[in-house]
Amino acid sequence: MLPLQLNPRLGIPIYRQIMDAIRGLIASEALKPGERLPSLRELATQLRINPSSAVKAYSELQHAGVISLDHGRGTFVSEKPGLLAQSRKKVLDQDLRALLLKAKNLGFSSKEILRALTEMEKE
Amino acid sequence: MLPLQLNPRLGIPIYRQIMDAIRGLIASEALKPGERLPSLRELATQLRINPSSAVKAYSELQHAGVISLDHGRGTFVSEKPGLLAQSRKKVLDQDLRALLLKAKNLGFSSKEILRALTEMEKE
Amino acid sequence: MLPLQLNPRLGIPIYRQIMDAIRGLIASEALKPGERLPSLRELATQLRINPSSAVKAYSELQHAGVISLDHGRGTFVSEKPGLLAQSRKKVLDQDLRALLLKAKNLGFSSKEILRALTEMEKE
Amino acid sequence: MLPLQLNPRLGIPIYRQIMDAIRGLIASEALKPGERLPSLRELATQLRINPSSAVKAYSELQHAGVISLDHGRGTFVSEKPGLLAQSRKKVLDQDLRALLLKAKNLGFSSKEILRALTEMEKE
DNA sequence: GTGGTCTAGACCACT
DNA sequence: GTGGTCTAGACCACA
Repeated sequence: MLPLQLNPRLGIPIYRQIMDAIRGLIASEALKPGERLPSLRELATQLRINPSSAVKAYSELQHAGVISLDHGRGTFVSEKPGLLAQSRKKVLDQDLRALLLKAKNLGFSSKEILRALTEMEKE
Repeated sequence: MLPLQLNPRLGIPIYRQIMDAIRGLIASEALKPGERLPSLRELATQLRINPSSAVKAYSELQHAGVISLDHGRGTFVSEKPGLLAQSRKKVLDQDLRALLLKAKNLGFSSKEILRALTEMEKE
Repeated sequence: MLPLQLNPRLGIPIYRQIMDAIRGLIASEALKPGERLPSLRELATQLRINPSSAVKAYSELQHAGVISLDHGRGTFVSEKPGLLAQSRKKVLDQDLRALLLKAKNLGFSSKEILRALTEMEKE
Repeated sequence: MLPLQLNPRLGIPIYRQIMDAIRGLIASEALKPGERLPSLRELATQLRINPSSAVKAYSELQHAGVISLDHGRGTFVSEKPGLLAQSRKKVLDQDLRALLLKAKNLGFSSKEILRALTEMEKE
């Protein structure tokens, strides 16, 4: 059973939250290359989500090369940890860039953004 | 003519990009309380968008208390700068919160996030 | 100079507020049959409103038979006080009916409406 | 299927009629907290209106905290009945205030208004 | 001229 | 299936 918590209210799509968490678990080596992931049905039941969301999450992770779906056998962590590190950083950078752009459109200075972020982490 | 550019590729709804930009212009005092904004038709023409999208952007800003729509007269920056500060901070905080959650799901530590952010700003 | 106050914020169109007030002034005999009303230009200047609003108000009152516009001479209170009493009551009744309908759609009982109204008048 | 009828002649926007009716249904407990509302398409089909009008009605109710729209899942009555009571009262009060102002401009006394209202309800 | 509402319909994102 | 965004355009109400 994956240590995976979802927050349906935050406006982040369920399937993305799953993707992020699985990437995180692999990065922290809670999930290791070659290890088997829960079946789509298990995942959906465990998280009480719509199976389609599980399907979408796995499918996107597969496209990103993070996991591989073996029809009839199961789902496994991909053997390419290097790729993962790259993709994980890419995801973060892309999000950061989007945030910065938006914050600057809103008229916030770099300092203000940093300050807000550090304060938020104290909570 | 408002200094306002849209980026249709970013996946951010047009009306939100407009909202952010206007909030930013007010925050930077390029638009001052009581000042008149472009009419819905002007805005739509200028940005080459459908009038409905302009309506949506203005209407949401009105809900947020940032501007006021006067039927038959025009659209004006609200006289209450406090409300703007509030709504602007809310937007930033919400985005930051979403980013933090995602980053932590991805297994990034607070330090890593801050470092990535500060490096990105040097560019 | 007419004792006439407008409230542009209440959501009631300016021209209607003018219409109501003039009907009221006639009903209370502050304006008498045959008496001359301010010119459109005077009215607009005095109330600091757009001339179109004044035009619209007078024009609607003329259609209702309350006043008469004599081209080149001026605007005068109509000679038919009976008609006024009727139209005045009609306007109120129509508004009351609309209010009742809406309030009942909202699920308010007659008692609740009456109570809210009496409380509001104490203010 | 919601017991919901529209009156296109009344001059009240369709989306507001929908809002009022839904607030009323919740207030009368015909709709309970957490209960699912018809989908936007269902509502539009049922009332023979354009989907956009349905979207507007639901979206405004969401802003008022009365319902919540869950992307991909459906629309649900908000769990916070307090907010409904608040928003419902606000709507009534605003309408009453407008009516009172108008009636007083027309020269009606409080007594006259109350009398007209009570008589109308006897019908 | 201004804002406000509405239709008819498309396409996208999420579950 | 669900909600969310957008286009193209019409018509109305208000100043």
